[in-house]
Amino acid sequence: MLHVDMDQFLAAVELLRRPELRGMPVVVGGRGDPTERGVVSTASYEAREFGVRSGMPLRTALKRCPDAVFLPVDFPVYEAASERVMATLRAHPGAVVEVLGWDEAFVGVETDDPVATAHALRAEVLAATDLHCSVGVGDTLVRAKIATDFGKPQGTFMLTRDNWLEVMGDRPTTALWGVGKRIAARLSAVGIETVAQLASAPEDVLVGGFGPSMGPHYGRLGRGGGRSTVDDTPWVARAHGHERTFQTDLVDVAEVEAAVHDLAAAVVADLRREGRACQRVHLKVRFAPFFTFTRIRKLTEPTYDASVVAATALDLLRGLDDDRPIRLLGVRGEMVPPEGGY
DNA sequence: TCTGGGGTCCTAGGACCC
DNA sequence: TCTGGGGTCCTAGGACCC
Repeated sequence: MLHVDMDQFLAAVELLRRPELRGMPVVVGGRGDPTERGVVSTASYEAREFGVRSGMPLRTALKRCPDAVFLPVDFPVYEAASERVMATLRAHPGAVVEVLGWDEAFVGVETDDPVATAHALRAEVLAATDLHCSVGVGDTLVRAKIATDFGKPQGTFMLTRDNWLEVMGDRPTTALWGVGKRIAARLSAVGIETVAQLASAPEDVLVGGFGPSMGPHYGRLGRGGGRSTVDDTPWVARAHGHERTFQTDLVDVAEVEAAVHDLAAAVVADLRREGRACQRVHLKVRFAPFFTFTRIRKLTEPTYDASVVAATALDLLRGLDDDRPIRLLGVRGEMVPPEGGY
């Protein structure tokens, strides 16, 4: 199967409508003001040369690259571009497309020459959207997904059972899709530093450290194993949420209540669009300095009433009994599962 | 350096039931 | 004294991804 990932997607879409910025360092994130609280969504390759990365605070990006052009995130435009990309992939004969996010998808297709198919897909996407992508070829989802990184930018790379350990064996476990800093540290604590070590780690060590489900899962990941078929079943959301980071921390009770009401109203609007009522309310609060709480409450009956959602969230907030300034508030509504479950 | 906003899935532990 | 066994539901929180 193949994994298609757009190159510097948000920045590339912005460059389509601002060609005069081509060749300059461009950073897309937040409201486009690098002195505000916010993070980098995508940096152009020129900006990456200055050390600017996704997820980095905008203020840090500004320090690293003072001459960068900072642009606000414009969701509808990226959504439209994403749909053009996905439609192009689906139009490829025989393609089964599993969308992973705005800018990436797995594509399953029967072919004797997957690399040629990868080149064809890249050309089709470029022709239809003026956007470049990279493609990974693999015999499992994990291998295809990781292969794409080696193809970037504008390239193709193949990762299979045959070259997996040769390419990945000496790399740190964080090179794997699904292993972050924390899991890597726990693996390190039992002497596992590299992909090859994880691949050959005794089952009982992994089960002992990570449980009967996740332990074997990490072992399989180390070997590049896992699912090998693309599933194009449409994705059904479990929940919708909204959160907001305040430019200055909230101390005023009325302001907090107003913010929770706004967030609850946005959540309920999403649920109405979905036609599925809210059955559980999640509250997320970050107090300065950087301590996040989440609280969950099941409602006695499902609701579309924003004031019920807001009142529940506020009750959860009061239950924390903490009057420190609030940096972030989030309200999430978990929906009643669809008929027949997920 | 000092943190977005949208999500998903897994685990642990307590309450409760038979 | 010193403690079954199985199950479900619920909440809190960890970890990861784009």
